Amino acid sequence: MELRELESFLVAARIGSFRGAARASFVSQPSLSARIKSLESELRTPLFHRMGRGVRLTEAGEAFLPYAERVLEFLDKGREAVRQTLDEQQGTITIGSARTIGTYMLPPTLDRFQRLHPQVSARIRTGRSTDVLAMIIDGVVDVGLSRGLVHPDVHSIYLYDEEIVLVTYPEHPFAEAGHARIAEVARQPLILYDPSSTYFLLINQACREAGIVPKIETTLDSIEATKRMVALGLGISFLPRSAIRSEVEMGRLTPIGMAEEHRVYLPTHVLVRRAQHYSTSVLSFLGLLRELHGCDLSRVIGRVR
Amino acid sequence: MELRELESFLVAARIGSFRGAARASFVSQPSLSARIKSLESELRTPLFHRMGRGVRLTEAGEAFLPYAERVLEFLDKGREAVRQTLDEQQGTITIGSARTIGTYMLPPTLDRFQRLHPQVSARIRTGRSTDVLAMIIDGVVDVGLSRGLVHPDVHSIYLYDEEIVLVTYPEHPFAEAGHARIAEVARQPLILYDPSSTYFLLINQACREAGIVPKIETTLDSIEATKRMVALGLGISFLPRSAIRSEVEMGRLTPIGMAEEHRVYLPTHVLVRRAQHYSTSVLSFLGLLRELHGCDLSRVIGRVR
DNA sequence: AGAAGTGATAGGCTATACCTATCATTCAGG
DNA sequence: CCTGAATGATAGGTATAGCCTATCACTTCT
Repeated sequence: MELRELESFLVAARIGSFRGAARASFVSQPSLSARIKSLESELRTPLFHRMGRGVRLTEAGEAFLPYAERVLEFLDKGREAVRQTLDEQQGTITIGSARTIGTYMLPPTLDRFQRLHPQVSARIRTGRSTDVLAMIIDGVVDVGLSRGLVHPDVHSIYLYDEEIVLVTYPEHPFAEAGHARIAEVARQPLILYDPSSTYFLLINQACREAGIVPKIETTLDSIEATKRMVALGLGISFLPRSAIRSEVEMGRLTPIGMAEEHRVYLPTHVLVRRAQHYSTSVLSFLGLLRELHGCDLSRVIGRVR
Repeated sequence: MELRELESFLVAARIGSFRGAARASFVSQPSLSARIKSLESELRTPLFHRMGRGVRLTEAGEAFLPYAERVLEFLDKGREAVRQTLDEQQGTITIGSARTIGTYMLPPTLDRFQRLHPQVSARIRTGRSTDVLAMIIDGVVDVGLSRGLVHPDVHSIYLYDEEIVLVTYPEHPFAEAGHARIAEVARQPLILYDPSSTYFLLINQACREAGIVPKIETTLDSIEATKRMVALGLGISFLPRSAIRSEVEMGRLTPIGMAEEHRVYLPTHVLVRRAQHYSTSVLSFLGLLRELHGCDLSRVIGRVR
């Protein structure tokens, strides 16, 4: 059975003549006759009564008609659904982001992106790095921003390192010295956020490497709350440099230098699900990230406009 | 767009690999690839992500999938509907009949038909001859039994003449003589049924031709009631011979002979809508009528089994 | 009776859909 | 780290399916 045949069947049924239907379909009358004939032989029954002047549906044809109509109708709807999907893809980008990144690095990046591509609307979903990976795999988000994670179906492209700096309140002894040794840190009460995050994991690992056991006083699930507690003098903390900029400028927090070997860096990656084709929005966003951080997209795509 | 392509799209989506889908569809892998490619180029977007190991639906493919499924689903339903129609046609015959015919000639004919074709169920609809014609044209009934009527879309095949006989009660003067002249009839009170029927029309016409004006005492809409009134001596009537057989045998009514030139005959025809193809049930029924009345079916169909 | 309309048929051409063989890539395992 | 087994893409060749033109057979209307 062929779609041409269904189409011709419908036209012929509507017009009531093969010749007329052929004219309307821009094919020759013998071609249209052949299509109907093929349909009839497949259904093993005539669909039209051929009288001298035109044709009329048989009972079988009458029964088949509504189904043929719906077949073509659904085909149209399918085409339309694909078209809509494309339009939507063109105009939307959904970004999954780890919270630290989403709060401090993403806003200015997104601002720049929106200025470059005002027609694209962006949706953000936040979570932990592992959540972001899950979102990518599920296809819930188009691109993810998180710590580096490996998965066979996901491209993970390194963007930059986020420095985790030791932070104190301005009146703290470390602040006056302007630097601290790792052994000293071990004696201070530490306030850290989100014990299940990559950030927490990395700091613990760094301490273990330095041979110290940190004195973790408090853990919270919010960076903002952590900053406030440090500013109030309840302890010191390790925080991403980008997260404390404004507080440092306002003199409410002081970053403390550490020896190079004890510095902790959180690598930031952009994740995309492995695929051949990306929407123009996604490609634009990746292109912007490359501009900003000089990352290597060659594994994902050959060239980005 | 081709149905083959939709089919292959669905199989590939389900199996998750072109090669596997090709195996399952008994085509070569390049053929299946080509079908998908053609579909994609028509929809102007890829439907699958090609990774090294197999394929995965794109967003567009995901959107298209349910529609492709329904297209093939409706195609199947259409095939099934046609099949059902055929089965039904095989097993059913719907007969439209003028009332006189339906009451007196049809029952024995139908009885014989049922004995010959016990698997066929028959449905009867009755009405006046013009109603029967309308039923045929509307396709409500397969065959019609009525007086002869002409219509360009309907075959009308002559079956036999129904004689309309003059009927009296046994004690009537005509009954003793055994015959009557037309002039005498004009003086008797007449009881006729259904003034809008062909029967009524023909009797009036016959009287006019004979130059008499009938004295129509009563008109009814039921043959049975007419017979009873005649039997009670309220008047005489003209009735189809087949309708009075049992009353004549029981001695309650007496048929009166008339001169040949004044006899009235109602021609009985079988009607079928002009078409190329008739269900086997209809053909069988027509065949039976030919057997019983020797009618000429050649205009309808070449040969009937 | 002829003209104008209908669908069916025959013959010839072309595009297309198929197959086999092969290549490029990815992934698993020694 | 390399090799083999899997994947999909490509190239080349062939058969056929679908199309068109020309014509026939038939009905209907003038």
